[in-house]
Amino acid sequence: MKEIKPLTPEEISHKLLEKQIKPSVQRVIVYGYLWKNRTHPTVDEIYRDLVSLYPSLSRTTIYNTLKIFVANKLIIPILIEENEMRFDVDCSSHAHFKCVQCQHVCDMAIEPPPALVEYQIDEAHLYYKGLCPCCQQT
Amino acid sequence: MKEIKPLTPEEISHKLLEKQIKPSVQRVIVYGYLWKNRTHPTVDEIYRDLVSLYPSLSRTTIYNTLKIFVANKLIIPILIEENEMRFDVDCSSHAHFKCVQCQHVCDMAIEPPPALVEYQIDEAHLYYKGLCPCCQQT
DNA sequence: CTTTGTGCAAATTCTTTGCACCAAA
DNA sequence: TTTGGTGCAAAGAATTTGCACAAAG
Repeated sequence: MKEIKPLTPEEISHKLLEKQIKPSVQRVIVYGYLWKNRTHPTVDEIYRDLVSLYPSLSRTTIYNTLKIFVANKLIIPILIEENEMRFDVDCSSHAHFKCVQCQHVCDMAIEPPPALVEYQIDEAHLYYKGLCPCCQQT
Repeated sequence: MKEIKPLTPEEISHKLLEKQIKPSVQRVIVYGYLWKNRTHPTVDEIYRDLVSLYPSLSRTTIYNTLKIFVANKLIIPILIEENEMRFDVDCSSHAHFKCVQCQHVCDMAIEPPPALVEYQIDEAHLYYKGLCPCCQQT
């Protein structure tokens, strides 16, 4: 797992302001969480982890915040499993893999191939499911 | 749009029996519907279209049937949009595109690239979103 | 008979909405 | 003040579950 340099609240505020998003306390907290936790968490995981640190935080705010971040392309929504939206702070072009055994979702350095030229593409998502190297040793 | 030869109930029954699925009336109807309607319908579209022909049909049966078909790889689930599971009777390796304007989902003849060799891949899904050729003329 | 499938209604889960309150400019 | 953000509770939508009845062998 590659080391990620944590961002200061000021650095996060700057990132949000670049996208015309007002850097409220809650938004900075959520972005900082996603920056540190590259495990592609679900809404519920984000909420449960953060509400233990900031008890007044509400699910609604998490939903609102994630929606704004996605709309402004600060994060990418990952829809690899039904009823389980996940989020990735890494917006570079890459694929996602979910292990059917350990359930982990990981990044994979593979770019989606170009689409047919007559289509104007805004987003491309490439998902794999199967067994990760660890879970193959059974 | 390419012409699809309709299947007889006997042909459908044979396909189901190959996968050890008992060909009940409802299952044959659902498979026949998906065979003919290559528009990647949602559960609700399938239900609404079929219940008008077979009024006693229930949503539960649609859910049960689709789940069995997916588990036996008779159809592919398409999760290109949140809260909107769609189904494709064409199980060959190809991509899906959803137009953000007209909302249609169409097939695209592009294969997902091979994943990293140390992963054992069971499924690969390649999704694009953007504007289809028709909707670009605005 | 016995097993399996179907269909209704209720329950569950995830997400959105309405609204009052709060905070910052 | 005025605008926009937050958080609660209720509403909404999609799917699953429990259970009784029906169908097929």
